[in-house]
Amino acid sequence: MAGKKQDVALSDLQIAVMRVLWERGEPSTADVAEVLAAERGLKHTTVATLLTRLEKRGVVAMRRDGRQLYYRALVSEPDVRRSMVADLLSSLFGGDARALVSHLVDESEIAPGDLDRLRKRLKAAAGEDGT
Amino acid sequence: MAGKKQDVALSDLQIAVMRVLWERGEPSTADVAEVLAAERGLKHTTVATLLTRLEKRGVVAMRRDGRQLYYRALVSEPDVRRSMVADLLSSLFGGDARALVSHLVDESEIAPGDLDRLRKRLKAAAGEDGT
DNA sequence: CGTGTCGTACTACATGTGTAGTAGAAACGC
DNA sequence: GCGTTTCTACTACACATGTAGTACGACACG
Repeated sequence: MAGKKQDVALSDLQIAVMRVLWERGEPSTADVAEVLAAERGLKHTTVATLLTRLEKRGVVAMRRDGRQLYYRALVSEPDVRRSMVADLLSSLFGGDARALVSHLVDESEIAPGDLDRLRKRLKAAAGEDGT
Repeated sequence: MAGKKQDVALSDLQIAVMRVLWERGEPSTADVAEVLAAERGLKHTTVATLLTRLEKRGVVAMRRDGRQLYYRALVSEPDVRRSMVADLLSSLFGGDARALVSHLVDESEIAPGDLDRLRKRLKAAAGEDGT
C-alpha cells in the first residue's frame, strides 16, 4: 500500500467542503456552493475554486455530467481524523494520546462519566474483536 | 482582557521553534538555530526568519542585547494546546470532546487502563462527579 | 589596523489558501 | 431565435509559510 491517504491535513474551510461531500455523497458544485453560501457566505466561484483545488490535491474526484461537475470524496472523515489527530499528537503532545485525553480532562471538556462509558465501550468492542 | 492569546494556531515548524523557547526560556537566535539545525537541518537564517515572523505575529517577544536577539514565548504550550485542540474539535468532531476520545480508543491509541487512571485523576482533582 | 567571522536585516521565491471577478459556453424561457 | 440565466475555466491578488541568500555593520584575533 503506497501511503496515499496518509497525511491528509485540511484547513477548516476545506473540511467544511469535505463535510458536504461526506454527507451528500456526490453533490454538484452548485449543491456544495449552496451549503457553503449559507454557512459562510461564500460565493459560487469561490466554492468552485476550492473544489478544483481539492481535486488537484487528489482528495476528491470529479465527474462531469453535461455541463455540471460532481464531486466525491476520496478520503473519508475517519481518514482525515486519523491524520490530523496524529499530527496534533505528535506536534503538541509528544505523541502521547493519554496526554491529550488528560488535557481534555483538565480543560473540563469531558466529564468523568464520559471516560467511564468509553472505557466500557472499548471493553465491549475488544471482547467482540478478540484481539 | 481582549482575547489576545485566543486562536493561536501554529504550524508544525512553528511549534518546533516555540518548543525551544518553552524549554529554554529566553534563548538567542543562535541557540534556537542550533536546535533546529540539529533537528531539521535548517539554516541559521531560516530560523532567524521564523523567529522574526513569530514576533511580528505577537506570539513571541524579542529582546536585544548587544548584537544578539533573545526571544521569549508570549503564549504557553497549554495556550496553544487549548487553541489547537479546540480547533480540531470544532472542525472534525462537532465540538464533542467525547468523540475525540472515542476516536483515540477506536484507533487503539489509548488503552482502557489509561482511561481508568485518567478518570481517577479527574476525580481526585475535581472531587466531584459528573453527570 | 586589517580581515575574517558572526549576527541581523532585508530580499527572494515557490507553494498553499481564502476569496472572488470575468469571460465564454450551454441551456432555458418565451 | 434571442435574451437571460447558469456553469465552468481562467485569472487575480493578498497573505502565510518554508526555505534561504546576500549585504552590511560589529567584533575579535593576530
